[in-house]
Amino acid sequence: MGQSDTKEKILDTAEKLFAKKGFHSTSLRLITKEAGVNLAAVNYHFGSKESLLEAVFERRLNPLNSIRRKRLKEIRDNAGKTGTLPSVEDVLRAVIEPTLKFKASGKGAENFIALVGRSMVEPNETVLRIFQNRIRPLFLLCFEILCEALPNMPKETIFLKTHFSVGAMSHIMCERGKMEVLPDGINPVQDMDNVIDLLVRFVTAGMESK
Amino acid sequence: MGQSDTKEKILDTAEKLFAKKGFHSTSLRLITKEAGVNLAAVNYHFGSKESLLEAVFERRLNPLNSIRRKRLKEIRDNAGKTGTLPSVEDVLRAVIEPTLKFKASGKGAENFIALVGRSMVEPNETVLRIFQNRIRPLFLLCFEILCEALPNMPKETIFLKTHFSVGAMSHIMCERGKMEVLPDGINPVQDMDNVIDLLVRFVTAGMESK
DNA sequence: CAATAATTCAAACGTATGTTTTAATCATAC
DNA sequence: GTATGATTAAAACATACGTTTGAATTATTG
Repeated sequence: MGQSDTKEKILDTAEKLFAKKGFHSTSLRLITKEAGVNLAAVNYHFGSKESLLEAVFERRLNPLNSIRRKRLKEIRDNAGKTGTLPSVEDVLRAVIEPTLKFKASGKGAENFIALVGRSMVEPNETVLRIFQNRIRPLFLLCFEILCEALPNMPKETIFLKTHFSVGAMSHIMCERGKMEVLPDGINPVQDMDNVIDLLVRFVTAGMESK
Repeated sequence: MGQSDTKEKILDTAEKLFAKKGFHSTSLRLITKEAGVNLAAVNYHFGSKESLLEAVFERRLNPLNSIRRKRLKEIRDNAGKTGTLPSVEDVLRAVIEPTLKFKASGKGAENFIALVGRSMVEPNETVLRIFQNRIRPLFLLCFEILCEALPNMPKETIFLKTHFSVGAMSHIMCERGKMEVLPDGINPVQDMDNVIDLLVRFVTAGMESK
């Protein structure tokens, strides 16, 4: 262990529990017990519970946002070079695909995606502020390019529809799309590529609808 | 006051605060203080904080669910009588319209709709269980009729898309679609009828998409 | 090896929570 | 008007929380 794996153990466990139970309902005692570290370690390494949450976001959201921003800018640049409008589907896929594929990117990433989905509708002001500060720039960039892709649609309409899309995506991200049982032998398990394609086509059709 | 308006005052205040801050983050002391009643009144009238939440749901969700169920059944009956397929847009509108119009139905209803939207993605197991027990039958009914409306689409696909639609609707219901500021003079305030129409057309286009 | 810094640990602190208790107050019926 | 039941009130209860403390331990450095 280079320095100490205590910080990593705390981050992994906090990520999992915040995603599963929410920020407020997850105590530091539960996190540290499950991580096998001392209670005081959180305040020693991170300063506070709030700062721990920030660190959880920081660790994964920075790389993920880089990918999404890069793909969005590529689309915009490409449209600029060819003198064509960006494709609505390309824009939406540039956000959705890396986000949902991130789930399969490594241990714990799945927990993180659920946490992000949950944070999008989080009532707690602390969580909301921390999260929105890190996500708003990307949301606005996406919104701007959608406006370029749909020059004849009122921006207020595009704004609302972007939020519809965010809602659809975040709902799937939290995996609350279960509602437990399904009747007559429906198998809700679908591979992620299928879910991604369905979601992209769903929000694209919605975004382009009259 | 026929019996006592203490119960009503508690219900109104709890509804507002649960919607704004979440279940776990809202203390009985805050509720009772803001309602102007004694702390012990909650446990006297409702038994526990959990039962208070159930009562908050009970009071408004029963009438709302009746309306939505009635409209859904009318659509199914009508299709049966005329020998035609139900219209996807009609089905989705039957759920969305009463829900969002409910906001303007009376004082406090707005808070309730935000609470419902939030509860759909609530991490807390208590809240989730209480809420899902009251909403699942309607979800399944809606899903069934959508399957009738789209006989050639795989049910797994319809199931996923129904959840996309729930996500889009709940995200708007929580009014988290703000993200605070918007650039270059976008006015996010739109009248509810406009939002309803946009959302219905959005999810209809998504639901019918290939 | 000695000394200094970083980390871990058990314990306690202060505060906030949901709930319960017990007495006081109010409304109602005889 | 008095007795009975429903409601309110203040206080205390037990528990859980985030945080802090100070000593013990471990790692690093000269």
